[in-house]
Amino acid sequence: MTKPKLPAVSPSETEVLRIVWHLRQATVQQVCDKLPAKRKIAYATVQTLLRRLEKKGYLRHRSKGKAHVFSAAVRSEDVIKRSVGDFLDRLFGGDPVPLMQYLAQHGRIGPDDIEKLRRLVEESKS
Amino acid sequence: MTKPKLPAVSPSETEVLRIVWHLRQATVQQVCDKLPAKRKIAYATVQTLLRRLEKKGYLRHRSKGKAHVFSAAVRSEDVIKRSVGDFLDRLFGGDPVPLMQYLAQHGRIGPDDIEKLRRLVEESKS
DNA sequence: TAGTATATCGTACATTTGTACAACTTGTCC
DNA sequence: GGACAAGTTGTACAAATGTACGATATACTA
Repeated sequence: MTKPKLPAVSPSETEVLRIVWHLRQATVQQVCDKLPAKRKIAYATVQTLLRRLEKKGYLRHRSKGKAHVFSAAVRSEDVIKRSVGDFLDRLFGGDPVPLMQYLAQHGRIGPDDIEKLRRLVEESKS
Repeated sequence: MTKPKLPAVSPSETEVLRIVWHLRQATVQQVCDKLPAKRKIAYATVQTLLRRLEKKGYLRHRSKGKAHVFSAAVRSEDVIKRSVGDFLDRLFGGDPVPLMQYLAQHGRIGPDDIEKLRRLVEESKS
């Protein structure tokens, strides 16, 4: 089992990739519509990012009418795993605790969220 | 009060920046030594990254003997805030909860850590 | 003080990334 | 079937990024 080792996903690519995951499948247009209003980015640019993601192996597409409908070609968990891992390494030397602490303090995290986390930790401690 | 709006820190730059924070101050050599063994990267490259970080305004240096000793020029919290914020936006649409859940399940997080987080949330709920 | 080890500085350069236009294609509507 | 709108494709290109060499400066040592 040789791991495929896909090329890295760039920040902007990650952005559109997430939207495709979210919509489960999407055309260029739909991705554009879902982009946060603040993030002004041309149709053609989104198109390029989707094209690159497909070339890199993260997306596939089928044609519907004259448009392409993109959908995931790999499990999002795998991409998230890599991304979070890299991020953690670079900014926190790989230790997840400081990041969680940061999020607990600055993210909009409530006691109920913590409770949920507690349960998750319990379970994964099998 | 116009915020300075420093230029972005690239991934590799973040890596060495973190090491400088960690050592509080460091020469190129010391940063090289602290780099994870896996991360094979030439002295000259580290040097360039430190130089760029200084040019960008994140580091300053003083000379000690013939070497430069680099140290932080801005609060690390500010850099972390931006980095985490951007990362969260791109990969999770800005919602910290999924990231925390991911970390709780895949990070080496224990019940004691959760307890600490619970307390942090309590406090910041002032 | 001349040699040596160690630094920095200037510079370079291939890739990747972000961004996008112009041209061509393909459904669709009258 | 011809025009129009919406898409895709090919291509481009500046800036950022990762990586590093060669030349020069500087401190120490014999």
